[in-house]
Amino acid sequence: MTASIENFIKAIYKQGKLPGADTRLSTIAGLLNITNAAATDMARKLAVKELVNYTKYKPLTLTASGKQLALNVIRKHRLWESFLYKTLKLSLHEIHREAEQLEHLTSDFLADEIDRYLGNPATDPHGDPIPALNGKIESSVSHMPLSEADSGYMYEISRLFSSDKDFFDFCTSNHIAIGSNIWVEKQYDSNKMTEIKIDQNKILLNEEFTRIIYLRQVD
Amino acid sequence: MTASIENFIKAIYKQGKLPGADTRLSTIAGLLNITNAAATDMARKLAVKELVNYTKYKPLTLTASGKQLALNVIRKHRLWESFLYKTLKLSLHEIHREAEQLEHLTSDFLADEIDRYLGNPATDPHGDPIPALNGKIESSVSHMPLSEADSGYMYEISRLFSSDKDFFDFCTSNHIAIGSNIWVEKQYDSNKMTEIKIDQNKILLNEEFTRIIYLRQVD
DNA sequence: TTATAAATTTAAGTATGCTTAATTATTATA
DNA sequence: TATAATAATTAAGCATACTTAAATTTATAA
Repeated sequence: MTASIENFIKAIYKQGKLPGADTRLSTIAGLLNITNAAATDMARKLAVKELVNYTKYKPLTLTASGKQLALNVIRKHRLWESFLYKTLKLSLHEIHREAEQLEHLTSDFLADEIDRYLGNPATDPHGDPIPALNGKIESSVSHMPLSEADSGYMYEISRLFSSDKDFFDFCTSNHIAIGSNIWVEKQYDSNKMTEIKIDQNKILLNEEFTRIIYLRQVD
Repeated sequence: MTASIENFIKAIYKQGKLPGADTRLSTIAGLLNITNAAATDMARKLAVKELVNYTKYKPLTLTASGKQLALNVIRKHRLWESFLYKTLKLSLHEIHREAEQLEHLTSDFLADEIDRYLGNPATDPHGDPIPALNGKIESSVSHMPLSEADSGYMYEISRLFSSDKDFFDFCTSNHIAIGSNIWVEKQYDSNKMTEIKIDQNKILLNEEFTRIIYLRQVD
């Protein structure tokens, strides 16, 4: 499997998991920065390999083995993130950027060794679940996006679901990190903003951020 | 730079360092398992990029920037070997195999971070010198291949210059490792074999091995 | 429902990195 | 020094992963 194929499959998988679940060809092409024509080519090629279900003009979906491949690549990505975070103490943005490359040239053997070294972690430093070898992935039942949290409660940050440098920079400078406690002050229904208190500071977050910060209820 | 280009440049560099220094096109092609035709193509292409000096029918040599590129890839390779050896405790063969892949997708940033983590090591676990960022590489003046060692002296093993699994398996089962002390019992000039004593065991080595085991004299 | 906009596909073309087969140049040797 | 063996090159072709441009299909909205 080439990096192009792995990224194509991964994009379909990730997109399919999102609320909107928009896996139209042009959306995938857009994510990968290739033309629709190139995406059509790739979709047809991967249909032959039985990794993608492809029907002309229809959204793309993965076959069972396509999904398995996606999970394997995501597993390697998140293991690398965890490994580089623990050993080299790189930032959340840096580990993502490097793992994005390394995931494609990592043998199953090496992934297992990293997994063993880390003690089979359930999540990576962003709080994203690490798929197991058999493709099982924790669904993390008990957490929700900040946008859906109730005001007047204390929560623990359990996931920062992003790969955007600006977002991570914002998190760093505002002490928003996995494991930190935050108080949800108020949900503004009209403009979808959320007011939180963290380390005595009040912060007003817009929906773009409250939908990618995940929380677990405390006590 | 693609992996193909990096491996091509690396092969010329490594071959040029060897005693025979045979950098003929067919030799490079053979090392990379590609046809002479493919190597000719690549040589011409890299000449345009000013990485390789290419004159028809002449041995291949590297330009200054070609050499710089080779050293950068070798640096990444040896840093990865050192890193995986230290953290994951992989074998000499395993670290080579994995580094062979990872070297091509490693940013300069990540290489520096690994270097920093390891404390700027001078050599990798095989005893091979790690090129510095500026391309400087330790020439390790004070060591020599076992084939050239004098009998009747004690030496310390300083380098195992190979990437062959069988060789490393042999080393492991005979306690031949970097830092071990060996006694050179006798050099057989006729058949180029060498008799050594290590951990009370006498071993007779043929030239294939004595030319890749390097030694440093002990007091 | 029909025009129009948006999405998708098809067709033709490009660069990379290979292949095989045929040709040409170099080298070694008798 | 001619010749045979070896090495290298050229030519033609292939798969991958893209591109642009044109044609077609599907969705949307008047």
